[in-house]
Amino acid sequence: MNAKATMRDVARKSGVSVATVSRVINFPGEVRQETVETVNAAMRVLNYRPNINGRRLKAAQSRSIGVLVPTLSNPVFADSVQGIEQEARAAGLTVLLTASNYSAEHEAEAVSTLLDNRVDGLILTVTNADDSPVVRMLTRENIPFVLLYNQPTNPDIAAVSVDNAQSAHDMTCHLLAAGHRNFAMVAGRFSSSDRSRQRYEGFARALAGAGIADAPLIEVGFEDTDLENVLGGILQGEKPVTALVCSNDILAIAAIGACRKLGLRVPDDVSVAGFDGIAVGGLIQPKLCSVVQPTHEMGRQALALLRGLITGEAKPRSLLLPHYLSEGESIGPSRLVTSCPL
Amino acid sequence: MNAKATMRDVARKSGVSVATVSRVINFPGEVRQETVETVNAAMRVLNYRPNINGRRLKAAQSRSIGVLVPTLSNPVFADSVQGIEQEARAAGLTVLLTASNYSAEHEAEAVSTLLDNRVDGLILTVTNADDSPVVRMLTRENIPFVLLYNQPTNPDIAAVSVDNAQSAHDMTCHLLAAGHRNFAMVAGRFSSSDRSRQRYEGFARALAGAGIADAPLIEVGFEDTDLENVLGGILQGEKPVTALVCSNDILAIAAIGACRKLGLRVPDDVSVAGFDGIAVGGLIQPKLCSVVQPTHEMGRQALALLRGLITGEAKPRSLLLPHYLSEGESIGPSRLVTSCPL
DNA sequence: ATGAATAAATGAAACGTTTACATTGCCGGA
DNA sequence: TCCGGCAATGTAAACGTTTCATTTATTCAT
Repeated sequence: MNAKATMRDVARKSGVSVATVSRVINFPGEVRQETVETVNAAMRVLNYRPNINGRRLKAAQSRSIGVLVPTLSNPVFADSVQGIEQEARAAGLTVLLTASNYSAEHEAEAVSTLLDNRVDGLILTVTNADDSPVVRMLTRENIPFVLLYNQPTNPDIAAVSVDNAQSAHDMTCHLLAAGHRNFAMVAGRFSSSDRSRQRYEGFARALAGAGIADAPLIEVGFEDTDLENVLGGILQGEKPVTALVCSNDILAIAAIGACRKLGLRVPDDVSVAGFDGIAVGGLIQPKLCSVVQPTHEMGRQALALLRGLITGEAKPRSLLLPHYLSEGESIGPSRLVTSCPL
Repeated sequence: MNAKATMRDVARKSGVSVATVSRVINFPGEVRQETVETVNAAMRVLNYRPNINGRRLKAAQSRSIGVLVPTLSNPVFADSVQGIEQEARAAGLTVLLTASNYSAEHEAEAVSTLLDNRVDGLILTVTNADDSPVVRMLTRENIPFVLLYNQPTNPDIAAVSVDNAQSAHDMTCHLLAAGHRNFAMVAGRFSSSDRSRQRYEGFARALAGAGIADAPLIEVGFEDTDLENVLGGILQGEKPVTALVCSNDILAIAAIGACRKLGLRVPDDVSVAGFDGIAVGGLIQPKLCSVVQPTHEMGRQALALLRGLITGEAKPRSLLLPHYLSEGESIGPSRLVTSCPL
């Protein structure tokens, strides 16, 4: 008995045609003031709610967008989704959300579902932007989309990210400047994250520039938070690593925990750097030194760009947003440099 | 030229009627095998994708659900949304996501938008389940919904949560058993979160049971992470608080940071307890002792219940899921009890 | 051979909108 | 008085499905 009032009912009740009711809803200016009021009254008493499916069927536009992220468990994604959602709400767009769990296979399925829902466009983070069936498919079918966090090589693909390699390079230089010479990188699986790989490249390039060649790379799964075993080897050998660069903050926080369990102090014995700039990084002890990405803003910008693509007012382009290094206490001078009292 | 193939086109191409095409899609069993194949072939070459809006218009069912949480910035919500999404995906449901930023006003708007989208049901966390215009409206209009995290007094409202008061009671007893007598609670604004209030009640009840009456309550905003000033007073007076119970983990982590800045060690000088059991709590130093909620599972159960309500197979009911105290190092014996070497 | 029963496919009417086009009534200018 | 023009409203045809009631083709018992 509820929620079933249709435009016909409203029309009948207010003694006008459905066309007029439609006009009252969409172009109230074209209808006599008095009629507008009558119709509005009728809508109110009937508790009328336009059926968006009828509307969408006719309009061939859904005013909704799809969002695909690897996971919501990492705040870096949750935050930008928050940004997207806020901006979308303000623009009267509905957000359809899905997660891929870092799986390329799930990605394809998820996007397919989103397209079944006839979203007007997509914002997504894929495992590998430069070789993605999903990206190819969307391009081929001419569906507006914006990559988020991914930094594709092809400049004609719309994307919003920071410069991953450059920022990792910056962070590594920062550590070099602090006197560190023995590095290692803890990175999320390259096969699951092109960002991780790009950050490693920046890291390696910075080290190469300083004449350091043999920094170990430790790839871990994204669900891996027990780093004690995996880090023991490199932190305690005869030439122990003093600077640990991590490809994201979650890993960095886990790494700090692992160091502690191994009896090492951070940053006195080993410095740890993160990536992302998630909020908890600033709350923990020691405060995490990280490459900060403007997550919220990235979400907003991605949505703004997507809107442009949808209306046709914008062309696809790659947006690199500025990053910066947070002041954190997880990085200190290398003990190999400072501790020479022997 | 793309994505525009309609059922008509498929029908024409394969030399059958639209009705047959429709059956091939929905009830392939009722169609001759050979025809099925012809039609499927046609769909493939035309790159046909059923128009969900046409379908929804006819079916008066959207196979989508709305999700409303206060924010995605708190992992406790992000995690359960993750759980909901996963389960929804498995059930072939689409998730429409919105956030209220802890504002009752936004809640109403957001739900209205969700209803405009004709979702089949809703999962939501409201500021105050016992006095919510949104809850009343949904009940009145007979729209299937499940509260998540909220623990309403009325048992006829579908909800999935832990027992907030009881769990806070448990945690407080745990601290009492450790010898603590000087308590304070740091809680999110009651006006923004009924959970916060319920947890305070459990806290206060436990203290009353132990004959302690004067524990200060410190209400803070949910965006507030700088607790140094606000905690200075109670932690450093002549009768300093030794046990700090926080209404969520984010606050607890911030509180630990504040204690440190004030020169206090956790847990040696002051014990800090959290609520929620978010993942980072286990990664930081000291490991956070917290009331763990099964966030992911709560999301899944909420969805399961909602599905029941939608199909009519289930009646609304309040589900209390089990909580437990995590083993954390942020809680120690009261120094007022143990440090009596004088 | 005939007709009844069954299987396979079709035709056409919804579903609730939007919108191009047609109609009505009214006004002012000639 | 008549007519062109404008404002306000109405009519009806889409939009792409699903589905009920039919039709057509096939099989089988008699």
